[in-house]
Amino acid sequence: MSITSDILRGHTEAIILSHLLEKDSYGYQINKDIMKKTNNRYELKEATLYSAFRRLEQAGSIRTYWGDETTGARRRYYAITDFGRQAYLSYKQEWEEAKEMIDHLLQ
Amino acid sequence: MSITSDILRGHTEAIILSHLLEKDSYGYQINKDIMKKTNNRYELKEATLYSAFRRLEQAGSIRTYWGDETTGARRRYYAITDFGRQAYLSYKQEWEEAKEMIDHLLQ
DNA sequence: TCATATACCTCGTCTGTCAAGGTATGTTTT
DNA sequence: AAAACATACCTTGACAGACGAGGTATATGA
Repeated sequence: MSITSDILRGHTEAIILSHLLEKDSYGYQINKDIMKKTNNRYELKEATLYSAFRRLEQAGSIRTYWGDETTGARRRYYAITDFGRQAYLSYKQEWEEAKEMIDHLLQ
Repeated sequence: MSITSDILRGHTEAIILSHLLEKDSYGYQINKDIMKKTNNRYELKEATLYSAFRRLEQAGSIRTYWGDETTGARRRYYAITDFGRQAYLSYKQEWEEAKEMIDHLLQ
C-alpha cells in the first residue's frame, strides 16, 4: 500500500458525502469526478468505493435508488440524507482539527 | 475505531521521525511528548508505537541503542538516520499534497 | 467480431491500529 | 510492610478500511 493510500484512509466516506451535497450521483460517475478533481492524482478504487457506499447506507447517511435509463447499463443512484449532511459537517470539523494537529506534530 | 484514529492512520512514522529530528529519545518519552504536544487530544497507543518503531528500523530510518541508566528501568533509545531524514522530508511533502487534495475534495 | 466504454458487484488479502495482556524497576502512599 | 503508582519495555490476536483480482451486463465504434 502506498503512503498516499494510508494518508487518505478514513476520508473516503467524507469525500463521497461532499460529492453528494451538490447532487445525486452514481458510483461510476463519482469515481470519474474524483479523478478529474484531483487531476488523476487520486483514484478511488471501485472496491473501496462500494464498501464505503455500504457503510454509508447502513449508517443512514445516504439512500439509493435505481435510475430510469432506457438505454445503456443501469445506474444505482445515491442521495445524501439529512443525517448524512450532519455527518459530513462532523467529518469536516474533525478534519480541520486533525489537520492542525498533524501540522503541529510534523512541525 | 474512532474516526480520529483512521484520519491519523499512516502518520505515525512521520510523527516519530519528526520527533527524533531534535534529539534521540525513547518510547515512553516520545509517547508522553506527543500527548503533551496535542494537549492530550491524541495518544499514540503503545502497541502502535512499537510496531512503528519496528517498521522504521527495518526500513533503515532509525537505529536503536540501550541507554546507560544506572537506576530505574532501562531505556531503548532511538536515533534518526540520514535515510530517515530523507524519509521525513518525503513524508512531509506527501502530507502537504494530500492536505491540499483532501481540502479540495471536501470543498 | 472484437475491443472499448459504461455500469454494476464480490471475495479474499493486506496492513496499520489497538485492546489486552505481560515483565521489571523504583517511588510514594497507606 | 504492603499496596499502589509511575516509569519503562514488549507481544499476541483481532479488527476494519483499502484494494487487487475477478465477475456480470449493455451499448458503441472499428
